[in-house]
Amino acid sequence: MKKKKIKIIIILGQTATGKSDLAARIAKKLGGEIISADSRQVYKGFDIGSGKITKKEMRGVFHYLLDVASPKRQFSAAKYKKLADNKIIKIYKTGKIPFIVGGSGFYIQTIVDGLVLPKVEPNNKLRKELEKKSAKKLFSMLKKLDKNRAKKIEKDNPRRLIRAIEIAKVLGKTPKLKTNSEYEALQIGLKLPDKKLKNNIHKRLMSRIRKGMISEVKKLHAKNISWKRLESFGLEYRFIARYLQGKIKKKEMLDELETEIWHFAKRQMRWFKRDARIKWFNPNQVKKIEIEITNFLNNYELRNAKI
RNA sequence: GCGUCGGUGGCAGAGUGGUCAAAUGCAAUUGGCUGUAAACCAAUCGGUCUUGUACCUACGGGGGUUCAAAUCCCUCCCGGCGCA
Repeated sequence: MKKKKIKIIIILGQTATGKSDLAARIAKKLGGEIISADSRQVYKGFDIGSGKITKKEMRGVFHYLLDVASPKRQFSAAKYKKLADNKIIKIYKTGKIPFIVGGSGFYIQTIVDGLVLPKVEPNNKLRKELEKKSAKKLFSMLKKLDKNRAKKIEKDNPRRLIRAIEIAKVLGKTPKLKTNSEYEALQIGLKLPDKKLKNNIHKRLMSRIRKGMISEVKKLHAKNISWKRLESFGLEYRFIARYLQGKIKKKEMLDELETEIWHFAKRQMRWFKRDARIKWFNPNQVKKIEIEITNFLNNYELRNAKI
């Protein structure tokens, strides 16, 4: 009694490879709806800086999981998974094809592999206390609480150590990582040569500045989001916040941000590389990608598509 | 022209006789990730190989002192500043 799994299409890739545009086009053509997989676009008010797709760019295709969280609150991969699962079912029930589109590898993995993360809510009081301690100390604490977890964890990474301790305090020990995928996923990766990607990153940064990215950050701060909080989001929000505080000059901000975005793009690629199931294409191979997708869907779910 | 300070690895910048292939930061490269993932953490980073308390080449060029020089001396080249 094997239950038939829902088919989903994943479109992923580094920043500035043109995922959103390509996904909107193909989804429109094949009768799909899009669920964003972007850890920053979930936040309200994070528009230009996060590269959020505009109404016009959506081409009439429904987009989910944009603007679903307040930047004042902590979002997480677990929350993402819950929301995305709901949307996938919803889309499926209306006879459309769910497309997951984005560059947040961990978020995507929670869906593709059905990661079952330990159900332990963040404990801010505990975290604050633990943050004062050195990694060494945290590690020895964890060793006492959960020996097995301590064996595998990065012992220099306070953030991981704190979460592990948090879990151990509630559950006693970290459960074995479970994967329980409810979907059959096709993962399409978009890839550009480094030189081209670097160029895209530069051009896009300049155009975002022109579109008012700096005043976007100013506005967010005016709405009581602290500089510290803004910096914690990384990249554009981090560097522009630093600039607005007068910590760095504009030129430094732009230069450092650009290399930082490049670093990020490489980190994304290193993450994706580990997953051999991803099928890579150049973003201009639209036809090929479409064929890949229609083959995968086997025309079964395409009853609503207008091809 | 005289005086003076300086020229160090891709860049910035320590070091001022041995423990220096040279601190540190940046960049570069590689990697990790069990509810912050654009976050967070790590490794490598002159060359060679038999991977070592190994060898070679290196702190502007050349020469010298010394058992030993990035470090001291002479000289040349280049730059900043001051005086002419």
